[in-house]
Amino acid sequence: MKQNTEDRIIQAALEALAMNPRGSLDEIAEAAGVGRATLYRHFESRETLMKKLFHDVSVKLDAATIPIFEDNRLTAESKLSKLVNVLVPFGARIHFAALISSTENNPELQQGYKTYLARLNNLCQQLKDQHFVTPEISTTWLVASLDALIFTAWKNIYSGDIAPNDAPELVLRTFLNGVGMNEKNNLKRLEAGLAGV
Amino acid sequence: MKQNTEDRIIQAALEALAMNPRGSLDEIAEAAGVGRATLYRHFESRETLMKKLFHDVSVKLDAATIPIFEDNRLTAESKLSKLVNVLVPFGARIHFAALISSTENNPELQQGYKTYLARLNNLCQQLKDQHFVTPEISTTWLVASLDALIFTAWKNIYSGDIAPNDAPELVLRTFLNGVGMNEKNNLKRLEAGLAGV
DNA sequence: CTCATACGATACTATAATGTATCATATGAG
DNA sequence: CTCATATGATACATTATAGTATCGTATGAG
Repeated sequence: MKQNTEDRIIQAALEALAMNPRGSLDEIAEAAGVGRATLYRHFESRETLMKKLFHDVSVKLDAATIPIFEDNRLTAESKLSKLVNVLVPFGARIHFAALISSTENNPELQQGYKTYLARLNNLCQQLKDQHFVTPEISTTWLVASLDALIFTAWKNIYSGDIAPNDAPELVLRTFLNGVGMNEKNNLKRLEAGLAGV
Repeated sequence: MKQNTEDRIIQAALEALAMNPRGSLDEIAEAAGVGRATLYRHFESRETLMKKLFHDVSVKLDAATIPIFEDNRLTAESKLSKLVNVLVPFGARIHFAALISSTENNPELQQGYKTYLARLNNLCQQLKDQHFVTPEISTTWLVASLDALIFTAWKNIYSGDIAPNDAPELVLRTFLNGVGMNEKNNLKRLEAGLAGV
């Protein structure tokens, strides 16, 4: 079936490129379980495949996140939580977009990812405005670290090191509360300790 | 001067490959500000360059971290703090090692990075044993998320988005305490809130 | 069954990257 | 100054990957 094969190729390409960005079309085809000729039947060039990958990322990302971003009944906090739950499975896609964004200079391609980042940026700003996250930390860092944790979670799911169902909570918890034992006020203790070393 | 040129090439290669893993030797040479011929005078093949890069990563990583890992006067907490301070500037190197580790299947090459990861793993285990970080979270996740935050910090320094001097504290704080406002007990509030949505 | 369609396999060409060889020039040590 | 050495530039050879063309075959719709 046509659509099915294209989807399989797209999915395999995203995963293969996330793991090895130098991957050739041969490797992608093999990962997708199709011949290289078939890959060319669906995507006329590597460039075309890349564009489709971007398009796929944009469309799926929009479909999954816009309903959350734009649901006015939700607080910023629940938006964050829902987003993380939705985004963790997107790991390969987001990573691909971020990776290629930095290497491609076709602005049109980057548009989808850029607007996603802008929405995420906006949400982080809201979290700060509503005193849900500390205002001392730059929004840039909030977005970057959240993004990094989400992708890390996906990688660990992918490699079988953490359970898919555990991942979103792990990301949220690490992002918001950190992994330290809160009672001890780790950071302050640490800074105090360092002064004497 | 010979050594100087090699160092410049190695540094440029690590940074160029971290940003664009598909980068050609042409691009690497240009980034290093040398001709491609000069690059070949110092490294007989791309493969050789890769091996040197790995070697460079291993040696510098060992030199920087072993004194910390093995200093018995330090508590696990101060080891963590010192490590982060030392590792953030290593961003490109660590990322390179992690990236290529997954694509190369030469076990010899990966050795240096593997032992570094093992030491980091060991430290995280100590942090758990000493109740400095929560025991509920798998050591795998601790290592992975710490690694991710360190690399993210480096990227943001590199792109000019955060100040080099701010980065280590930002990583430590995010890792240990998260970015949430602690007083509010974000995560519990969030879980409670979600049940009703 | 019959036929259209998608596919795998394979052999081929084109292109981009890797790798080699050579020459002229800059530069620093003696 | 003189010479050894490192370099840039360039032209060339080799190899890997991208991309094309064509074959026979499986499979599902009618």
